Amino acid sequence: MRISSKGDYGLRALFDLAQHYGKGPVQSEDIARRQGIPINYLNQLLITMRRAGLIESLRGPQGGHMLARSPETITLRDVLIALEGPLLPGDGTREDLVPGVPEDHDLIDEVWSELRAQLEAMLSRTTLDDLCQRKRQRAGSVMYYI
Amino acid sequence: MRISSKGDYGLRALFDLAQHYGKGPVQSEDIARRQGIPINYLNQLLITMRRAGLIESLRGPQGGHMLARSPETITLRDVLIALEGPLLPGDGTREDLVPGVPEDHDLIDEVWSELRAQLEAMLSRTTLDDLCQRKRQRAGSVMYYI
DNA sequence: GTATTCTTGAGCAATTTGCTCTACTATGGC
DNA sequence: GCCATAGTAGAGCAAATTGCTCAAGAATAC
Repeated sequence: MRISSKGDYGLRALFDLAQHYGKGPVQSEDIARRQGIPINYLNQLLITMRRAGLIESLRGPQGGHMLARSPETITLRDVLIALEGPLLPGDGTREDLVPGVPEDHDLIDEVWSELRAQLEAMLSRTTLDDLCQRKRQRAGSVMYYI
Repeated sequence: MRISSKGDYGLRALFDLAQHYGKGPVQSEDIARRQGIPINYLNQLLITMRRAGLIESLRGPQGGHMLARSPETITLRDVLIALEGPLLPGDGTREDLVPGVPEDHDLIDEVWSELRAQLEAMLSRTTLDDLCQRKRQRAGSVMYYI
């Protein structure tokens, strides 16, 4: 039930891309520098996210990465599932375990399943665009102090 | 963001204990047999849960394990935190990572933090007693078919 | 005191994490 | 066509975690 650095790094990278949405490709080196992610590791995560259909990449000079869809259609759920895999038991993760008393086993399985549905719903409520708006709001409120 | 077999096994074991609540100690071997958990592994998990204050154990003949509190005061959150550790970044898990741009880093940290609060609230809504009631209801509804 | 039951800790193979490095491929510009 | 720039692919690797087993010890009821 923990999120590894993949999810953390991946969200940071996508957030970076979201802030450059519509302004052409962003190079992985720039993302790595801005977000403090080891470049070689980031490249791996970017490939994973491209395969998950979250970003598109262009090679060659002036190449780079960009969101495959607009920031308001990419949710935390998309990011975490792409990078961390299935979220909870009940999606194939625990089918290997010995069942035990069937009534109890089925009941626990249902608990995980319902929990997963709730969790995914929760994660689906936050989009990359929400994060961008929050950052803009915050920058705005800081202005009052000047 | 996944739950390992620890959480799954642990919940099954506690659910077993909840069904025997108030009827004296239950031996780990019985739990293992009923719930399909490898005995040696279960013993480890039971120790972890005892240290977390979820169960109490008695040694010697007729010894065994029992819930330390009543089933309606033990939630899924308690079980998962005891066995799987901290649930999401924002509780010390990700402090090792290089920050990057401070505004972005802080914002992402907040996202994890809020998410964790929501998740824990979600997990706190289900108690061991809820599971027992569900099982009883189900057994009751099965009766109608007979 | 002896059988029973939990406790502690070592050990271990397999998998995952968090990287690095090298080689390769695609593309734009000269 | 050549070359610099970027992404792509995959091997490799140390450290941590998972999912167990096993042996020795300690407490307790009878």
